[in-house]
Amino acid sequence: MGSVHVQPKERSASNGKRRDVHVAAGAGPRESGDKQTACARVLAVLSAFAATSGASLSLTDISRRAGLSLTTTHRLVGELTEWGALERHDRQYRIGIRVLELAASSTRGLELREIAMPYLMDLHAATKENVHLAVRAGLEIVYVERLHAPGGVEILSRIGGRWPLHATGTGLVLLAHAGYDVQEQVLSGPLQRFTSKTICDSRTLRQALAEVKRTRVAVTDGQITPGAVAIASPVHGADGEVVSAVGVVVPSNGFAPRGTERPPAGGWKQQTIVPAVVTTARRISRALGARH
Amino acid sequence: MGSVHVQPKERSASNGKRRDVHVAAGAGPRESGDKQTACARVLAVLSAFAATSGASLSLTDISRRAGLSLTTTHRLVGELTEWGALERHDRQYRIGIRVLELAASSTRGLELREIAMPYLMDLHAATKENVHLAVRAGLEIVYVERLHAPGGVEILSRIGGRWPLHATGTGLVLLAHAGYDVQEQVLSGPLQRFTSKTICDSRTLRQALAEVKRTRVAVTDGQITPGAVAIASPVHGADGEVVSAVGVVVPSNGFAPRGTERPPAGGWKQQTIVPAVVTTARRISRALGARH
DNA sequence: AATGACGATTCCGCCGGACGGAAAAGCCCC
DNA sequence: GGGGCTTTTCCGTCCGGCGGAATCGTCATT
Repeated sequence: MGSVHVQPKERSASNGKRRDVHVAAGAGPRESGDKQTACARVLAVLSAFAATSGASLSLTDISRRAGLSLTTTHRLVGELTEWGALERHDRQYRIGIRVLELAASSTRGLELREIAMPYLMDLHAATKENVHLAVRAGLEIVYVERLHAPGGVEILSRIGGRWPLHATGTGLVLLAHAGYDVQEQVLSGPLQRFTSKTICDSRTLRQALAEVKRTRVAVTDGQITPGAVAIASPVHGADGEVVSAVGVVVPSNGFAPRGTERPPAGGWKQQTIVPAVVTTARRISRALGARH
Repeated sequence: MGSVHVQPKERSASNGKRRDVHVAAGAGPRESGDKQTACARVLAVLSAFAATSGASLSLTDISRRAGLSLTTTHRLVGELTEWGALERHDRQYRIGIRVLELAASSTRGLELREIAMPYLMDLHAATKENVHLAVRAGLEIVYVERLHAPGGVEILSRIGGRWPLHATGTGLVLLAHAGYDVQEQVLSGPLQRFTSKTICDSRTLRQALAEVKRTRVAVTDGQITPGAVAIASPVHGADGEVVSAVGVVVPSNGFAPRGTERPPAGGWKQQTIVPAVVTTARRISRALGARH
């Protein structure tokens, strides 16, 4: 980095050779709470990869994104690579498969996925639509599994991807069964709008949540993608708590994407998909040990 | 530092208690390469979870497994939990879903899986057998995906799980297409035996590898589990390199587990499954951008 | 070939944060 | 209530992490 180079940003202003100045940088895209602890630096390196999907960064890229000096980055990346958290190809670094190994022992992640998979595949085979399995992480959902339907709508979802609770089918389900404090946090905060149909009013959202909790199924229309209907249902763990949600996303015209039969009265999705989703959720719950 | 502070000699001499004493101790259960760097300690904490599948540890458990003092563990676990790498429930810690988020941007991990998934599901639907997608990590394979067949054999495999190259179908494929040095390392090292049929002779293994490379398919019998035949084929990336392997495991009697038709002459698996696996591998290669 | 720009790597001295021990605070079971 | 165990906090020491600067390697331009 430029020794004499004058950075346009105020960053180098003082050049007080404190070893902490590097943090501020440009108010990084996400991580703002860097406490300059050694552990935080390691995590900052990993965060550099989480930020992007493209996931192939040079050492300098990592250094910039993590807000660390090149020297520090060099050393940390070296250690992480040796351990297997990163992989090096030429001059590009990527997340290593050892991370997958770790993720595999995540109870709410791949372990849950493992158990749910057969039922998700059945649901996918029956509907030919995008099938989702999601858990809640704070005020967002995280997709644990997604079975993609070639002709279906919305390829926005992605394993490990995060979305707001109020705008997704699975999110509504998880929010409806979440604790009071979680609901209040979402209801009191700003509700991001994606389409004209997105529920951004706390009153409406509150009603929707009550309805979802009562009927044990969420059916929403065009909350994120116009013309896409989301249908979701809760999955219970062994202790009865809602641990996850299963959902599908179908075109709102009610037809299956790969033209099958014509929809019956009331719409194909209403007649078939809703019960299918509910049944799938129940089967997974049972497989998890829920007494039902 | 106490520049002016004059340390009484005997003091520093007597207590030679360098802060590293804890490491060596009793030749820790696993990790021996701890270099007592801060980064290594963070990774040691994570390794504590990778060691077990059960994946639910108390603070003291983590401390023991990682070979760190309780104080250090307490602080690191706190930071990791705040970041999302760990999740706390009551007094038990688990791997957090943020790790899944990281793993999702692993090119050789979930990204590969994402692309391959439709073809794997087709193969699974056609064969009703255990379907595997694996990559090579050093001298082992790591399963990136596994579609489980309820009636099938071998539930030993597991996403993120590791197995030797010489004893698995996908491993043979990956080894056959690996570099010379990798092959020599395996051939010169001890070859772990699982069954009486496991190839543990370097001569035989060398021949098998040549055959696999020539035919572009591996068919092995009872290498790990008696009565289980593994069939695997290589997947090529955009640059033509072998990046992965697809495989299925079927009972050696040649019947599909869920009694379908009787096997044709030569065995059902030979007639149907081998071409199916090869075709699947080719389709995935094409989806990855292999010109072929 | 010389030059310049950029990234990766190594070296080095300083110092502040990480470390372990000790003690306190919970927690549970007998 | 006491004893054993785990978790949490406090604190002084000190050593390993830190950034800067220098070096090496690799391209692209002239």
